[in-house]
Amino acid sequence: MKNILHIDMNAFFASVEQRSAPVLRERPMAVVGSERRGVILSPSYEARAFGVKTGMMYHEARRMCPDIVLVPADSAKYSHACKQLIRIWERFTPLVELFSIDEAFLDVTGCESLFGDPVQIAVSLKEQTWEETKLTCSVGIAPNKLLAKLGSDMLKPDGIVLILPHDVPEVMEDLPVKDLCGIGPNLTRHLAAMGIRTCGELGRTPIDKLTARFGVLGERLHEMGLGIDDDPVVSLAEQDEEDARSMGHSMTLEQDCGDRSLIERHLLQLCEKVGRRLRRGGYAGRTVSLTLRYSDFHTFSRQQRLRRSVNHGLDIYATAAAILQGLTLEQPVRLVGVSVSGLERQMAQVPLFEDERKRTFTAEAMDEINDRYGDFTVTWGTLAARNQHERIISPSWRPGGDREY
DNA sequence: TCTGGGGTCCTAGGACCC
DNA sequence: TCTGGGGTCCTAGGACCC
Repeated sequence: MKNILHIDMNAFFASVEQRSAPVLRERPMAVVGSERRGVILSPSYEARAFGVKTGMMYHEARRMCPDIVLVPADSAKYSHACKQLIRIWERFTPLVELFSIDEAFLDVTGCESLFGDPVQIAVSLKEQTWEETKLTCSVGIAPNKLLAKLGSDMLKPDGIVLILPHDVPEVMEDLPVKDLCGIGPNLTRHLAAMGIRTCGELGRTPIDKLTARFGVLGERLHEMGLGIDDDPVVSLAEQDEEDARSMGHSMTLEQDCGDRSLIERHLLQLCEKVGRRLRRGGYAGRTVSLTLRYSDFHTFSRQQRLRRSVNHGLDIYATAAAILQGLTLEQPVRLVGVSVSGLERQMAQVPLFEDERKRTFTAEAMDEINDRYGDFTVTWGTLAARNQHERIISPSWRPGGDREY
């Protein structure tokens, strides 16, 4: 039997902001994505008391809580805080799996002789987290990840919930299926149509019936209903070795836009960001996907598989822009996205041909500068022409090649 | 002041080959 | 004298998570 902890940081982005700015403390506030359009990413507990929730639109939040303070997200701040937390978690076990920037699974099986039973571990972990970061978290303790995650959700904020194996049937019996991680609104609806509302009912439904309706997922659903989950905790070291499947960026435009040249400029900017991340991770990929979202929120994608892998912004852009040119825009565009999949690890090697070599080194030099001074300190001529990135230090800089963009 | 941005996995269907 | 079936690759889209 395993002992798995699920740590869920409470209102993470909001708490980090409150920690760094005393004026925000004990006030209803929320972290938001962009200034103009978007949704609430993380409301503080003071704001939640007014009914403000993640995903809510600004005007809705303002209506519920007129005094709410909206703070733009600062991802560097949150990833720094996340690294700080990882260091604390790793004191208890090397088996730490990062589930998202503010959640982790810890396998503490066999750590009892060093740190006490799982509840004692959760208590010391929470104490050390508070002392060193002034952040609180909820902890679920259970024999597997599914139940640990369920537990951390049951007592927020700042709770500890222990689910013992012999309690599982009772916990699951009346639990709504939607409370399980992996069962979203759609599955909930389909299950309800079959007369299945609780995990107890799900666990008693024959596998055949579930498989007939949901395919391979049926077996997994049956197990979930019973609280069974064999998925192991994958340590950070192992996660690093695992290859990413895709990397992409997207952005909602400040205003819906029907102007192709403007869309292309945003696209180039996104391709540069994707290329930079690919190179930093040592990846290149063979499939380029373009995603568009129209004014009415209809979202679709078109992709193209290439003969060779790419990881340079301009190569990604050449493909994405060609896809865009082949499309008829039926409505103004709300969101533009690009992603590269079919990833493979790149061997570090010096390219054979002079012009290719020049491009690789140029890109590396740009990466270094941008890593040090922030995104788009140095960028391609077309982007600089937009004249909206204040910190561009070399607006006339252009790649060595003779390609026109 | 209509609805963010980053991912993963799965499925269905067409093209193509043997 | 008219059309089976398996396998692979590729694209599009949907469901789910945070």
